[in-house]
Amino acid sequence: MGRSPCCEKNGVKKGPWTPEEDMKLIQYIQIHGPCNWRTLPKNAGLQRCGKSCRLRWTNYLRPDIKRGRFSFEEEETIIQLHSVLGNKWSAIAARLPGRTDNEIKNYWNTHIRRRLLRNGIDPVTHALRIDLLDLSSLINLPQINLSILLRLQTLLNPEALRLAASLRENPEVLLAKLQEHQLFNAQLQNQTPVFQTNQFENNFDQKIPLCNPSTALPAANSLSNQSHLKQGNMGLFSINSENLSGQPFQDSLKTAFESVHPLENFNYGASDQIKKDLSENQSFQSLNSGSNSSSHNFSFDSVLSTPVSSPTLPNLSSSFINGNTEDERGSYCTSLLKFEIPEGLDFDDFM
DNA sequence: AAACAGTGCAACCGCTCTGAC
DNA sequence: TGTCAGAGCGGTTGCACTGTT
Repeated sequence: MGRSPCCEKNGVKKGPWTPEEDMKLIQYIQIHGPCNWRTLPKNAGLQRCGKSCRLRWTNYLRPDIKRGRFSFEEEETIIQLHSVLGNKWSAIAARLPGRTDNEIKNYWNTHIRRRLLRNGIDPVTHALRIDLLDLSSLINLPQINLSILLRLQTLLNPEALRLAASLRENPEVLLAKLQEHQLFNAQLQNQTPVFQTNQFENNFDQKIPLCNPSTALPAANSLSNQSHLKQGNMGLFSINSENLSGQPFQDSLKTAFESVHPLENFNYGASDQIKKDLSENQSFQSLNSGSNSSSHNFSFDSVLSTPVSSPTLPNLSSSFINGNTEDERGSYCTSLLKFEIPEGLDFDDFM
């Protein structure tokens, strides 16, 4: 049987609404309120179906609708809420006064999603994805010339990328290992909100960023004894202690990480096991303790782990995507590699 | 100046879910 | 328990506008 159609197809107008139709709808709702959409068109003298009237009212004619361009704050809110709520546009819209779910959805699909992809962030997981990053956009950066960029590729560990992809396709392996390690329970007390096991089960894909070392590393250790995975593998970046032991480069890394993750907002959740694993790595020890000239309160805990709970994930994408200017918004992700290269630095010393 | 491609957005479609009856 | 209306969602379409060739 099924449900009867919401409107008769014959004689029902479609397409853009005219000002006259808008006026009829507004006047009717002002008198009777937005109720019984099925009978509303007939009573209001409209050749529209009830659903069309409802959508026109909720998405355009409602008096509390805010028109115009999304503000900086609104955009950031959308990104953060999306990382928590996913494609629940109505839930997002409920937290953005004056904006409709349809408007937010359109804005996401036409602006934010495209920008995230262009800058190497997965719009579903909000995780940094080097494989999505449009590296060509980096070439024009004044801070990075092509030769430096080409050398940076030695930092990208294709095996780590493959591992991440493998974990992504076999989440049960990671889940089992996480439970075994009690990774996100006791150690994360007094830190950022802890995600629950059922978050993995229900929506694993949205909760595990590919480049999250605190999740990838223990699973990696369980899957393999490959030494390079224990040697300070930061998810996507494999740092060679010999390459990066130079003081200027350490400072540059600190600057870069601090610019991405302000310390006051960064609560780190690495387990003791992870910290132990990583502290055994010479390069990390070097990086953590090597700077005696820096005034930054730089703890390597901040590099070991990005927060694992979803509310912290937007820190990555939203802090990247939003700049003070329109141009900066479009280049947020490139800031990740916007190390301040000291003048006179000879990269051959590090590569 | 005209043709074309790209972009943004309102609106629609088909479907599912939820709650009331 | 089944039906119905409303709401919500993902995907898509159509059109106006803008930039490029």
